[in-house]
Amino acid sequence: MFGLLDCNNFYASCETVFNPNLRGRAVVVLSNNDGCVIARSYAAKEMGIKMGVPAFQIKDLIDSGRVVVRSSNYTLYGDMSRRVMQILSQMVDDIEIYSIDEAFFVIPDGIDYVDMGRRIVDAIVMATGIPVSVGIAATKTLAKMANHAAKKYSGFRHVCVIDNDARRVAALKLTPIDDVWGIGRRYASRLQSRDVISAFDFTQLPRDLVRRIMTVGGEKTWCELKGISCIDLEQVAPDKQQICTSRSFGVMLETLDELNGPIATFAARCGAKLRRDKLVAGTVMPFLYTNRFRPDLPQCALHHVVALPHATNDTRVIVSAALDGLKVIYRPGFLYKKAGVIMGDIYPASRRPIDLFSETMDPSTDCFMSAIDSINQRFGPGTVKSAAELINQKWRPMAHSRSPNYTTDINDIIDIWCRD
DNA sequence: TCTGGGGTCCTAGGACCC
DNA sequence: TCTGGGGTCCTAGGACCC
Repeated sequence: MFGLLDCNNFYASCETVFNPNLRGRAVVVLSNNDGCVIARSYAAKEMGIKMGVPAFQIKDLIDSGRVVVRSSNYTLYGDMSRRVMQILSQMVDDIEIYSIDEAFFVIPDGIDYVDMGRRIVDAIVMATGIPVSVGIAATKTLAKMANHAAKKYSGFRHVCVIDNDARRVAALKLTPIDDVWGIGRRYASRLQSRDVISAFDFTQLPRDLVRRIMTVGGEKTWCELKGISCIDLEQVAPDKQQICTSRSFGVMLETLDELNGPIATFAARCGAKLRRDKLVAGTVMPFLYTNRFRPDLPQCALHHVVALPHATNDTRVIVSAALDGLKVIYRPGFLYKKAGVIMGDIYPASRRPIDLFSETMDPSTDCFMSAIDSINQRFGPGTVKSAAELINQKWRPMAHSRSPNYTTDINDIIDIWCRD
């Protein structure tokens, strides 16, 4: 049987753990640049605040104090996630960390599933303060559905098990088609136009029709909902095929000179990510977007792939190539709102392809970059950086209400006040 | 005035190979 | 009037996930 652990309102819950006065209040966490809502506490959901709404649309609620707002703090959430996953991995044998707040796991057939789920929920709340829910079923897609139900219906007390056909059918009938894992907005509306309203309706379609309109992915979902498992647990994350760093700017940028700083910064960040994962990349692609929410302004989307002289994770090579690419794509006369860098043609560093005709790799490169990584790890990100990253700073995204890094920075450690 | 970031997979079609 | 068969690789576009 598959289990799915999912943290409830994860980012909002992380904020609440360290600010108990937020308990029961409407809390929302905003995306980068304080753009839109990406997490909501229960009270915020009850107020009708939808996922993804732009922050300015709920400005009145925030200004009046009815909603507490936080900028996102991925350092904090990442560390809390690590703690949650650690507790879970101590309690089950096989675990797949699926996202920052979710993990699949396998539990042996025949045990008391509800009891097992309950013990996991209790242990994680006890150790981290993060509320979680568990769904258990014969396939990953059904476990997802069970988890959904565990959150939606308080009677389950955060643990829902689908372990027989009657329960499976009941769950399918209660689940709207657009709540099924693997069926997004596009497919949902196409299915709805064929009178497929619930997950159960979907399972009644002929298999070859599903295959035709939704290709193999849809067919897998169809099988999984019928209880036939075809999506396995992935305990080892496959190597990444691309690594991307991108941001919306706090202000719009116009000149090539202004764009050098952010592109260099994103390229350097990509280099650090490659080294963290022990990977090298063969291509670097800078890209630029204008502001798509300002149709009154001229629009463009530009990108260019630069082949690196050899596959590398050396920030100096990557930054320089990214800035070369930027020169190629840059067009004057536009106001740019977002940019990024995507690394492609990625290999494990241990299998780095060597160019037959170029010089062999300079062995000092690895030492140099790991020295920089150690310094930045010890004294904080950005302690040592390339000069190009400093060219201008006005693009920096906004983050007006970021919480301290309570669990990862000794300077931010929480104060505890004792009343007399 | 203000609207996120980082990924994956599948398919069709074209270029190219022998 | 007549013009093969079998295959790979790459890219763009569309779908999905959190």
